[in-house]
Amino acid sequence: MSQRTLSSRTGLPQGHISRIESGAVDPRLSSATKIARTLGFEPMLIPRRALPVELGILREFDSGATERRPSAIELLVGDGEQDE
Amino acid sequence: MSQRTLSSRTGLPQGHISRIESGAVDPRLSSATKIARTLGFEPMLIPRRALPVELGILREFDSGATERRPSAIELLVGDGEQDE
DNA sequence: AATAGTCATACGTTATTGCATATTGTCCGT
DNA sequence: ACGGACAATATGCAATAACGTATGACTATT
Repeated sequence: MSQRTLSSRTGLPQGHISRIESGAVDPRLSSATKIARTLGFEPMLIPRRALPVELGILREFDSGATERRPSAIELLVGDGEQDE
Repeated sequence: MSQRTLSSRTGLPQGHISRIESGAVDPRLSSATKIARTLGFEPMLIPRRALPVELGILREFDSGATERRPSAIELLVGDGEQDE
């Protein structure tokens, strides 16, 4: 996605997005959140204890990014084949 | 945890933490991250598609906070407790 | 009452933010 | 291949807000 369309969808000026992407600034939490949500991500705080399970889930999700959505059980058990 | 101990552990001044807690400021991403990590949370960007599964996981984790750590499969299949 | 511990606020500094503009990059037609 | 037009990204500068330091208010404990 171009910086300009990202700009119009977030409301943040394009120049600012440029500086954020290049790492030239430490953006405010609200700016980072707007960008993340626009790009299809939800910022969350994960309890450290939940991190191992968490990483497993996410790994499954981006490996099968373009495929059909796997069921919850598939995500952890893995090898099973089932559709919806 | 007191604002002072949180201050010494994050490196952020206590007064600033006060302002953040009261919502008087929109903190920078680095400040928010420091505080989250110090409190035992890891900030993550969750793909929107993964959100339903995600919320299920987290619900299990804070309901069973003081108990033993449940296995990954228990988290989803568990005691048959899953709806929305 | 004095002390120690807590959180809140005022003020100066420094950084992000917003706006305008410049620079770079890409795709065409000639 | 060259130049023009248009899209995309980067930069300069002023304004605004977060940040850092110091200090004050409030409560509880001795």
